[in-house]
Amino acid sequence: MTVDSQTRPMRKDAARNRGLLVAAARDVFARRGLEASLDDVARQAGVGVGTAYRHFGNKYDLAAAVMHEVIAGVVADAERACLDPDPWSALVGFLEGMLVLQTTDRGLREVMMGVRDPQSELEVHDQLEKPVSRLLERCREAGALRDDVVMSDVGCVLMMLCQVADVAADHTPDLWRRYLPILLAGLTPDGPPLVGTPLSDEAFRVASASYQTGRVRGARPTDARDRSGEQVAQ
Amino acid sequence: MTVDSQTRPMRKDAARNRGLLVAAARDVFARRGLEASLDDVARQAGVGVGTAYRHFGNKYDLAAAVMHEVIAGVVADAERACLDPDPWSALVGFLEGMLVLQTTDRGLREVMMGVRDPQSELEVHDQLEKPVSRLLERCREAGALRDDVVMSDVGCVLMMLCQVADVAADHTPDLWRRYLPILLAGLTPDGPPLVGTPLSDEAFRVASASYQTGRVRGARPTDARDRSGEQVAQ
Amino acid sequence: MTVDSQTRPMRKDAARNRGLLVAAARDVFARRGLEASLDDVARQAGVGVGTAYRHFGNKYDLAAAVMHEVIAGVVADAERACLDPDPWSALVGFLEGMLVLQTTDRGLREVMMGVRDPQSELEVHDQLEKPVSRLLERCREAGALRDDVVMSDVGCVLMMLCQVADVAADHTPDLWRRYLPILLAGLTPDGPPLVGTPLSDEAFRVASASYQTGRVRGARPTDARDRSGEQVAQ
Amino acid sequence: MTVDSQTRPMRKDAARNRGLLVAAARDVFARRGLEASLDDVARQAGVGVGTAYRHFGNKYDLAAAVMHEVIAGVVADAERACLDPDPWSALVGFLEGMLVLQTTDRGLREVMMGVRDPQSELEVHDQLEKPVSRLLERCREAGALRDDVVMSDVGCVLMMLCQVADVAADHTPDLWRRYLPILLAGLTPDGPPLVGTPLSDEAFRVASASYQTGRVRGARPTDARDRSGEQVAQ
DNA sequence: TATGAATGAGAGTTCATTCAT
DNA sequence: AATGAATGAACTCTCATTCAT
Repeated sequence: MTVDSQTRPMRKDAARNRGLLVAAARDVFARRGLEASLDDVARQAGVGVGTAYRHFGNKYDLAAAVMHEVIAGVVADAERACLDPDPWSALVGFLEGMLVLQTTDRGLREVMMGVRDPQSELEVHDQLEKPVSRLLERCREAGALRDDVVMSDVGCVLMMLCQVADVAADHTPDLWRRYLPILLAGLTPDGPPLVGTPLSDEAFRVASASYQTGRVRGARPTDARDRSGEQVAQ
Repeated sequence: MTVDSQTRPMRKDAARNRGLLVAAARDVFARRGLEASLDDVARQAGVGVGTAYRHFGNKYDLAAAVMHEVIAGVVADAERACLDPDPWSALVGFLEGMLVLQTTDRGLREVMMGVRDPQSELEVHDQLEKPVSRLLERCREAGALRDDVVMSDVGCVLMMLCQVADVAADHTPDLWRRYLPILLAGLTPDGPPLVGTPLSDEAFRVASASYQTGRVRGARPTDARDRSGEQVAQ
Repeated sequence: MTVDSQTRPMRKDAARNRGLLVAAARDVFARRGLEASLDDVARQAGVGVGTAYRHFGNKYDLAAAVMHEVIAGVVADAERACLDPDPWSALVGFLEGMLVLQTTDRGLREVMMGVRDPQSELEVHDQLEKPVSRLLERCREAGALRDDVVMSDVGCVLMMLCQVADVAADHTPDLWRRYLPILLAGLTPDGPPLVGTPLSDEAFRVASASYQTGRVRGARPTDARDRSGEQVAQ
Repeated sequence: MTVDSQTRPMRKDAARNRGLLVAAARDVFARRGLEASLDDVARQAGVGVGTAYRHFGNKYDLAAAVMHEVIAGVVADAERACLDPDPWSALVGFLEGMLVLQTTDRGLREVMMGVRDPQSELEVHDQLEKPVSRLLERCREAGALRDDVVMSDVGCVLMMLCQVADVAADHTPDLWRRYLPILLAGLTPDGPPLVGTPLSDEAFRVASASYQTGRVRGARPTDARDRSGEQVAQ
């Protein structure tokens, strides 16, 4: 109530709450996906739901803010990559970094694979555009990248691998590494052999099966069970 | 659960309703994804919800039944492909056919990209396994496919492209054609150039934006908009 | 689940609504039994259903809360009865009081005659145990009660009369008074000896608990599980 | 279709189905109580639900029919009891027999403890009235029964013990034996006088009838009627 | 400004009862 | 007369979002 209202009232608290919320959301979404309730996020953040709405307007905006945080790091990575003397390996490293990130974060995958809000998408895009296109440009100059490759192609490559990572998350989280070379080769003239073991057919079934759990929401009374402590086994 | 087709031939009207239900489900799920409610499906089919439950037991089983129908066609395609004198173009044609199918069907994409129920998934898998692996075998014999390619690789390729198709569904539904050659090349030694136009940056934003519509479930405003004509105001 | 009364004193409006809810539940359950829907209770309380669920988690918990309120009074009665110089008339008065209460409250009868949730049942039991067993002890000392009478016998007596009250509720609400003397006589030294083993206190809890299973219908997702194994082929 | 339609067409089949239904209902209700669905009963009987409705009109009537069957046996018992040279032990034996019956039959207990349909109740009453009142009369003549004991008192005694049996069903099914002597003692000249008016026979019918209202859940019309006056405008 | 209680529109699912076959 | 498919109201419970405190 009575704060020194001279400077900028509450700013510090507000910023702190915002941070707590984003951090909590990142954790909760990472574990349970975007379907987690905002109540849970707020609880974990130690603030009221109302606060979440004051800061983010709706659930998706919060997810976007999480994205924003991640993007900040990713942009830094991209900028660092620009300094690498070998732009191609820098690009590859950048992609790998993002995929590793996504591998452990279900919510991030969901956001990455389908952002809804144009605004936040723009933001992401704008922020990444400069460093990434510079990276691509440098690759092209180095003769490592074909001329017809555009930025969104890189985005699509990422999405595709992300989809693989998502499906295989629980059983073969690194499966994307099997397909990355192929896609990269598609951006250059070379075609490398497939490495690593593929999902066995059995694993594929199980992966596919367990994957969607909780995503086709409401499909089963699973919901409740699903939520309690994230159970696995049976 | 699903009506037993062995013991008895099923009454004519029941069969008709079942057909109506599957057709409606296919349409509704195609447009709005699996999150559409069974009430909506039943309404569109012109039957009561109870009827849906009599035939399918639960929402997911209905989705599986829809899938089943589609798979029947797909399996037929795969078997036809086996007869093609050129196995490689047969494989490519098969993949293209599936993607065309998925391009227009959001629900199918969702099911394809992550089926939840092991049972139906197995069914799909089992049904597809024989014709597809035969196709792969023939490709290998023809020297068109690398030895380390297994069936699940084909599944992953499909998934990846499906993800692209999903994101671009509303604006550049054929975007997957841009990446199919790359992935195919990854299954052979050759690396072809990228063809077609990529998503423009603008298109990418909008596509990404509209994509998720209704997927981040509970995103009410979206739902409502999506359901236009359903509203009741307040 | 039930609002935590330790950490914080609960907001004023919340407390008010909780009170309204319990009052409404008591009234609705009293008139229509536990099968009345939570929607109806909420409507009568003048709050949304969601509020009911915020406070009670599920229908049965609400019933338990209502019970809790009643029990508080009953426990007070029991304690007051302990102070009566004439323990026997105190016991009789206590029983009469409980029956009068139950005569006008169908829901209470249902809860009394078969509580389903072990937890709340325990609570009731625990709370009543001390004052009532003290009352019995004093009766025994006064030579008014046989030695082989245990607490659960009193509970059974209550239940039996409650059943009579239940059946006669609308037409002869006091019918239980006709049989109370008989049962009381059975507890005095003049009565016939009690044969067989009574319900142990533990058994009493479990019996009461498991008894109701599936009766307060819809109260839990028990339903489905309950039915499994019942299906006769197809 | 083509049966010999000379004698009485279908009569045999109909009777057989009726029998199957009652038997199935008895078994299903015995195990799961009256809340079991008619579909389950019909399935177990091996007939369609429609057939059940043709024969019984509604779920409750079927329960009543089950009762009827039981009553037939009980009446026989009662009549046999009348022949016993020792009327008192005959009465006791009769009560014990009924309780043993109820101990293993949850549905029967539910029906016994609250019959809803006046019509069937009447039937029961009428059938039992003669033999039981004769039995009571003989006991009175033998000086074993007090003068103020009426038939409904015996019914109430039965109900009370039935309630005990119900609660203790899973753990101490014979618990009622503990209280039977007490209640019997209450009917002998040694017991305390019965106070108040018993249920008149008429009242007994009506009480029993209205009691169950809304308990055999799903009895739709009742529900609706019951709810009127609940609405709080909007 | 922060809080968290309140809201209420759904969602999935069940089942007594009706009615076309 | 029998069948069992169809119906749809009712029920419990969830959760994004709003709003009084």
